[in-house]
Amino acid sequence: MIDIKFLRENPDQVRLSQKGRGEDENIVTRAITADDERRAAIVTFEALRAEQNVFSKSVGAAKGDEKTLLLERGKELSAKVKIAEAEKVEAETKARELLMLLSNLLDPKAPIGGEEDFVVLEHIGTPRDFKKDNFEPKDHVELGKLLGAIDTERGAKVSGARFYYLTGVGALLEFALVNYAISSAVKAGFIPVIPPVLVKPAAMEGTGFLGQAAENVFNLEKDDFYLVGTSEVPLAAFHMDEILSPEKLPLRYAGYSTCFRREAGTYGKDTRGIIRVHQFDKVEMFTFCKPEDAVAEHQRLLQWEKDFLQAMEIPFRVIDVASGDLGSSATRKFDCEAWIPTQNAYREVTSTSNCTEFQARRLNIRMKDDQGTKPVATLNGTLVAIPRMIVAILENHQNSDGTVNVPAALQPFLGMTRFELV
RNA sequence: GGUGGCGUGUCCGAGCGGCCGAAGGAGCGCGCCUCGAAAGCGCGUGUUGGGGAAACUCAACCGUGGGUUCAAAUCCCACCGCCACCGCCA
Repeated sequence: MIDIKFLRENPDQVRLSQKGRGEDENIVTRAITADDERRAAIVTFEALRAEQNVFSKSVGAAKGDEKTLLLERGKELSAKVKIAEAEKVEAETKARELLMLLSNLLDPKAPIGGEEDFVVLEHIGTPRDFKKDNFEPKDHVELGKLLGAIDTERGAKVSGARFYYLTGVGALLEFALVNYAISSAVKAGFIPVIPPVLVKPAAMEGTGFLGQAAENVFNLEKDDFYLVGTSEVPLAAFHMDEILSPEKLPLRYAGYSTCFRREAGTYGKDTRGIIRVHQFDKVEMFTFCKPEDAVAEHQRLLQWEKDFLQAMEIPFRVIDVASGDLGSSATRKFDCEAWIPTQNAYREVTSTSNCTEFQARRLNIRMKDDQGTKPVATLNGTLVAIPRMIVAILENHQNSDGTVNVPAALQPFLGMTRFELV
């Protein structure tokens, strides 16, 4: 949610931002009108209510016939107040609904355009030349089979398309990745967290996932729960309705959880393997900080993501995601894309977003300083999303016989230097 | 799942139809006292929203949502959460 005062004073800036995202600009005018109506309704209601408060006091003192008379008038007033209050509530609800429809203000530095209009910020590492190694790389599905690490066929049998089993070294690799991620996060000062993955609507809505992203969220209607698509949701909502002390900021959490995604509208896309799946585990970084520190914190999160990929010895590039491809909460987003040899392409493996005060305003997370109480900034970033990292490791570190070398950083966590054929 | 109890400000805790935004205490801030501190004394100390240039003022908030009433922290209903005990399951 953006600041209503900012919206009133800078409607054109908000229109420009909506346009840059390819979203409806007309909401701006509608939201401002609704806000005017809201304030008018408040004035009407409060005037009546004040009158009633004064009046009610005089009733208590009165006696006999006089009192009977006053009670009659009181009833009339009471009815008026009731109507005015209902109108006020309606106006407030409408104003809030419209305000909630607006996405976060774009960072002026974010490239404008659609999915393809990202800007490459840097390349780290060089894609391996398999011609020089004299063999054709196998894809992760084939390698996963040879190593007894990934079983997509049985995943489909039991749960359907986009489900899989991690078995043997595949399962061990997940544990190693998670342990490495969590231990480096703890070293960096993060508080490790295992959050709930079923959340109430308020958490989902507050994080901004019930807008355009709603179709990708699993909903348990019968019990009014949502399955989180990322631990960003329970981590953001962790401090919902709280006032944080500024001395404690930045607060950094590293959440490990399963993530569930419907992947609606992706039929036929990435159907092979485990690039795009309905369920996976992920270690996510999440920061609450002062708004003025958010840009620097975003760079820090990006750096931790880069450190992780470098430790995995994966060639990758960093892109500045274009406006049309940002989530509604993000003002700016950087993706790290790993080189996937058999696709001859860079594919997103991690991603970090600066949500400024947008989520905090929706979730009512504030800080208190001498200026008063105001919303904090929130940021998130992937440390490791398991399936895609497994894909990147298997494909990039494979040998001609199908065995796979374990990156040095993971060896202590795995107790082996190579994945052997089964 | 059953029974009983509870949910009030930063915290503890009183209030159980109007005089209650709410006693008292703790904490915190400022001042006095002191060489300095502690103790003591005095004053102050919530959030949100509206109006106003401001001083200030009005409204709402006692778990949440409804209801009764001229008037609700206080009465009624539902829900949520916490605690205790019993039953069942892991």
